[in-house]
Formats: sequence, structure tokens, C-alpha cells
Amino acid sequence: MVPSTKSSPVKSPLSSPEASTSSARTSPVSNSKASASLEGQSEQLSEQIKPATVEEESKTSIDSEEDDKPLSSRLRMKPKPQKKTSSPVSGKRPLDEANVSEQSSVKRPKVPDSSASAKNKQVSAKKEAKEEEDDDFITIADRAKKVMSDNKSSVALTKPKKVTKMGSSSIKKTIKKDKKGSNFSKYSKSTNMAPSSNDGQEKWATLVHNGVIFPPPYKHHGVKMLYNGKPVNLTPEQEEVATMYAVMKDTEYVQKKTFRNNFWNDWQKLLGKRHVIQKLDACDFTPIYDWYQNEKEKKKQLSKEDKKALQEEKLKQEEKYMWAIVDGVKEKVGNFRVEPPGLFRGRGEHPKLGKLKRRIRPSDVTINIGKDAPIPECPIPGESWKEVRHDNMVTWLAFWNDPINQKLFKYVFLSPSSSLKGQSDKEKYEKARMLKDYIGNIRAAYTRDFTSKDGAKRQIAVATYLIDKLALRAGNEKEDDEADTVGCCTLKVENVKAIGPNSLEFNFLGKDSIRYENTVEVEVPVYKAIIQFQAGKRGNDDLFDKLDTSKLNAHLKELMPGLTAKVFRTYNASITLDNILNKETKEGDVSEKLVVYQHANKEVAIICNHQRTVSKSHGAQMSKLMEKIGGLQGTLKELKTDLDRARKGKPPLEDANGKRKRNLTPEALEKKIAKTTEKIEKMEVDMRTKEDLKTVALGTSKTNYLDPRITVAWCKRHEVPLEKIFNKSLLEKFAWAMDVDFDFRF
DNA sequence: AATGCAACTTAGGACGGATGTG
DNA sequence: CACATCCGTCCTAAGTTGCATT
Repeated sequence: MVPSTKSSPVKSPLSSPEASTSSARTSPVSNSKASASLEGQSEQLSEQIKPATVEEESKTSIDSEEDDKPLSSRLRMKPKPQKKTSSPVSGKRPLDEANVSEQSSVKRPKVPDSSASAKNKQVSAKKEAKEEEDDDFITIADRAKKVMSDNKSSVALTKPKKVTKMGSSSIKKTIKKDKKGSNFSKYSKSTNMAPSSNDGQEKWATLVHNGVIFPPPYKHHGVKMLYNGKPVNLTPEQEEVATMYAVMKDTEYVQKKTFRNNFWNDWQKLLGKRHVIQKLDACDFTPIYDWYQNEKEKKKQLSKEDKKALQEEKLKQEEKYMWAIVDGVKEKVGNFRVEPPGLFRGRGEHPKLGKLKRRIRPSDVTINIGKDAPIPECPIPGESWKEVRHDNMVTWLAFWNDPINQKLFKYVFLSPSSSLKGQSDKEKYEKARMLKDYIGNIRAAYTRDFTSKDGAKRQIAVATYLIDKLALRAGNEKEDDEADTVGCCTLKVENVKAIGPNSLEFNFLGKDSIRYENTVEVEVPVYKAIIQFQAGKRGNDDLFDKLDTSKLNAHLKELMPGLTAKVFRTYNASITLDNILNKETKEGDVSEKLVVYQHANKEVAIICNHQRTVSKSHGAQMSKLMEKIGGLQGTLKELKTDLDRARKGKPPLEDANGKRKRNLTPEALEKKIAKTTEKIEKMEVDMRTKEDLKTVALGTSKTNYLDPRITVAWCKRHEVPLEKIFNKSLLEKFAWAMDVDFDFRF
């Protein structure tokens, strides 16, 4: 795919290919294809873009009155009907206020984990233990005990962990009024997490695992590619790389010159300078491509049983690598498979596209494991690990150097469902919640500094503002051998256009070469500051020349302990979800509530610019839906005439095929009409959402930005089954959030 | 202060099985 | 039942951040 061509949801589904003007990177190919067939429809379906109407409220500058408003209501990229209601309410939330005052009176401990509720958890966990088909060999109760004792011991024999002050903040949680049927603790396994945050501390006391599994060796297939029309003999090594290229025939990668050049370069090294094959252009890989397609087809044609058997075989081989035992608890390992060799598939215009990513061998791999644990046997006979370490200050189980960029490491970590990951996830959200208490002052401070005499200060202020308001990423410097993308600190002059009287038009490639395109009305001082930062510079110069991420983060740390740029994204995402859910959830059935949730989720995804490419079949799908609706409208018309006739005692007209229809009573016809109308309406809604979400990825925010406790609590309050929102993986990942109080607010 | 290294989180796309639909 | 679409899972790239070194 060509990520850079996606139209940005930040703007609206309407942003057309030609809107993305600048940048040589823009290849309109996929974009125009995707939208061409649909141009007319999408115009009707999607909301109009207007240059962001950041209304009155934000012109009055950000003052503390507005502080707990969700970003989405402070920043209106698209006017939305239902949002009109939001302004008078002014974001005051009784529940939240209670929270805030409570928090400000009690100094928030780093991890306000509630020991009180931990007790509850154990009880409920035990209760549910039976129905949990957790394939652990340790029971939950055992695990709880184990963790408890481990904690004690590790506290005893390691540097004092911050086990202290768990009391104060947890007191509030003792009033546990559980609503009927709203207990999700069946998903919370041992919620008993190590009680402390431990940055710079031991991450585990004991660690046992079986290392990593390597991909099978290459199987020589002997299918001959053609060179100038003639079959060529290749050694297995040469053939392997040729095959990697051949099978990518219908990806967009091979269209890219960089990809082909890099591939050729690396392949030629294997062929040798004097090989018959002298240039890529004269190569015909189709025999290999066809062979591969055929193999794939064969695999697909296997019987259900055979497939299952194959799967089980694989599972059996991998079983031992799937688990680690961390402090006596069996935990899933995340990525225990070593990455197979292949051609590098970078995103966007990555300079290393197509380079051969060589095979990783045991001698590349460093293992990290408990001192007393048996060292994993090297799975390839005759070879051995590069190194074995016993470092409990880190969480990785293994790593090797990335063959594409030797300086980088590829790590093997535990899976997101592990309590190690869960704990840091929780800490992440607690930090973001802490920002709530500081955000007012922070906003006041940067607003003040928009006009600071000190240029560096001004840049920090504006950058912080953009990170807060637009949820931009920090933006580290990048090397020349990476794709040319930017974040806040690395914005170029040409990425921002000042549009009078006080709007800014952003257009740049961010992470994963996803385009960020957005026009926003900003405070006048910001507008002026940007113009001043741009003065006398060229398009490619840094907008913030006195700033980088470490300066920025150092500054943020002075405003709140542990504050960094990315916390703003988490904070704004989660508070937006919390606010929208609580504002917009009405009485109604589950499906209506799910619509509200999805809407909130979408708002967050738009704020964070989480995009996806429009599926190849999107256009076709839409036309199909249109057709269906058209058909239904036809029947509706027919039914209406029939109703008219029936009322006059006449028989229905013949249908389109000239067939006779049954005589129906007017009542029956009315019923049918109502049903059809309903069906049409439902389809129209479906179509609108589909179109609306065609470029928006909801999953990323759900997985990484939205405090799961907001969702869990909301589900409890509104009796929505959690499984409607979290799939199995997410339920596992968020086990730590399951027994949150139903009145939890972010 | 700049640079480099290390460790960890966040990200979109591919793929294949599950589920819905006619 | 056949097909399309949906959805979860896997994969691994691409970020952020903290800290040590120069």
C-alpha cells in the first residue's frame, strides 16, 4: 500500500486526492481508484468540511473554565449537529468534579492501586476460578498466593519498592456498590499485581522460558525463472531471494524504484557479478510466482481435517515457546517466533525498501532469563545462542539486531495480557489521569508564553499547545536512512500554512507515513508566533529551530512529574471518550448504546489521526448497498399502490415480472410498508457509517489510548455486555481493569 | 548539549477463519 | 450451500523516552 495517499480523516472523508497537493510522495493511484466510482455518493454521505469552526469558546483562549472539556469540543474540525448541544453544558461533570477535588486533596500516589479492592478481587477471582478455562497449570488462587509471597520476598531483598502509601487513595473505593449483573471479574485473572510502579527497578524475581523458535530452513523448489526468456539455474540461496521477490509481484512495493533497486543490489551480491543475470529488467519471475500461487491454492484446498491437523502440528511444536513463568506465574509470550528472512517492507518512501532482511540464526540471539532457570536449549542443532543474560531490570526475553538496521534491536517480550505489561499499561493511564489535575495550569502557562520575549520559551509554548490541541506526536529527529516523516518538534516550515485571520493548515507525513491534513483555527498569539517562526526560513527548514523532544520533555517534566509529550495523546483520547460516553448515552437498547460508543471511539480516532486504507472493494460494496436500497424503495412504492388499491377493494397490480400477487388486507400491507421502511432506514444508516469509517481505524485507540476502565465502568452502568466492545485479546489485555467501580470516571 | 544506545509503546496491513446473507 | 464481508490475530515497522557517553 501507499500509506501517504490515504485521505486523512482528520479533515473528512471528502478530502480529495487533489487536495493533497505538495510532496513528491503523493501518488494518487490508489486514492483516485478508491474514490472514483463513488464521488457523487460520498459527497452526499459525508459531512461537509468547513475550515475548522473552532468556535467562540476557544477564541476566548483556553482558560481554566474550559479545562476539562474534551479536546473534541474545544477543537471542532467538523461541525456536527449533535455537538451544538455541547456548548451550554460547558463540560462540567458532577462525578468528575468529585473526583478532582478528592484527588487534589489527597496527593496522588504514583500508583493508587487499591489494596482494598485487591481483596475483593481475590474473592471474586476465586469464585470464578472454576469457569475460567484458563489453561494455566497454576490455579488463580495459587497464583494469587504466589504473587503475594513473591512480592513480600522481593520487597524484602531488593531495594525498597514503593509499596507505601496505598491507603489513602484506595479508601474511596471501599464503598463498592455493585450493580446487578455487572461483574466482569470473570475476565480479571489474578488482578493482584505487584503493588509498585517500578521504573528503574527489578521487573521480575524469577523468569523461566524456552527461548525462541526459528523459521524452518529454506526449501529449494527448483522452479526456474526466466532471463531473456530462457530458464536460469539458481543456487538455493539465490532462488530463495528470487522467490521473495517473485511472490510480491502484485504488491505496490515492486512498483517502487527504491524497492527494485535495493532488491537488485542485494540479490546481485548473491548472484555474483559474472552471473548470466545482469539486470532486473530482463528477469521474468512468473514461473516462480505461478508455482507459489499454486502452492497456496493447494493449501487452501486441503480438507478441513487436514488443515486442523496441520494447525495442531504447528501448535504442538510451538507450545513450549508460548509461555514463560514470571515470578511463578505462567504468562503468554508475545512474539516468540524469530522473524523470517524477507525483503524489507518499510512504510512510505523508506530508503531501505526492498533490501534483503537476512535470516537470523541462534548466534544472533541474546537470551534473557532467570539466574536459576535452565538455559533454553538452542533449537538448531550444532548452533548456540550469542549470549545469555540474567538481567531482571528489563522485561525482554530475547533480542537480536535488526539485520536492516544493525543499530536497532528486535525484542521478544511478554504478551499484552501479561501482568507485567498490564501493570505498565495501568501506570500509563494513571499518569494520564494525573494530567487532569495539572492541565489547567499547564494550559494557562503555555498560553502566557505564546508571547514570551524568549524565543525558545515561545516555541516550547506553541509546540506544547499543538501537542495538546491537535494530539501531535513529539517528533524525534530522524536519520537519512529512514522515511522522511515528522512530528511536532520536527515540523518543517512547509508543513504549516498560516491562513488569515487566524487559521493554520497542517499537512505532513507522520508516523507510518500517514498524512496529517487539518486546518484549524487557533488563538491569535499562536497564529502570530507561527508566522514569526517561519519568517526568513525556507520551506524545508525546521519550524521549531530552538526545540527538540528532549528539551520539550524536560520542560514538561517541570510541569508535572513524569509528564512527557505522549501523555497528552493518552489524556485527550481517554477524556474524550469519557466525556462523550457520559454526555451522549441515553436510555435505550444495547445496540443504540453501542452506536454511541462507536461514535465516541471514532471521534478519538479522528483526533489521533488513526487511519486505514480504503478497502479495495469499498466502492463496489457501496454501490451494492445503493442498489439494494433502490430495490427496496421500488417495492415500497409498489406496496403503497397496492395499499391504495386494497383500500378500494381492488386486487394488487402485477409485479414487475407480470406475476400475480397475493391479495393482502390493508393492515397486512401497512405492516409490510412499515417493515420495508425500517429496513431502508437501517441500510441507509449502515451505509453512512460505512462511508464515514472507511478511512478511520478504531482499533488503535481502543488498544492503546482509551483507558479500559472507562469502558468497563460504562458497560457496568449501562448494562452493555463488555464482549460487545472488547474482543478476547482485549479482554485479556485489560484484565487489570475489570473490577473497576461502575462509577469510575477518567 | 549533542549523540548514541537501549527498552519499551504504538501502528497499519496481511491473512485467514468466522460469520452473515441470499 | 456459496459467496462476500467481517473480524481477530499475527507480523513487524516506526515511534517515544530515559539514560549513558562524549
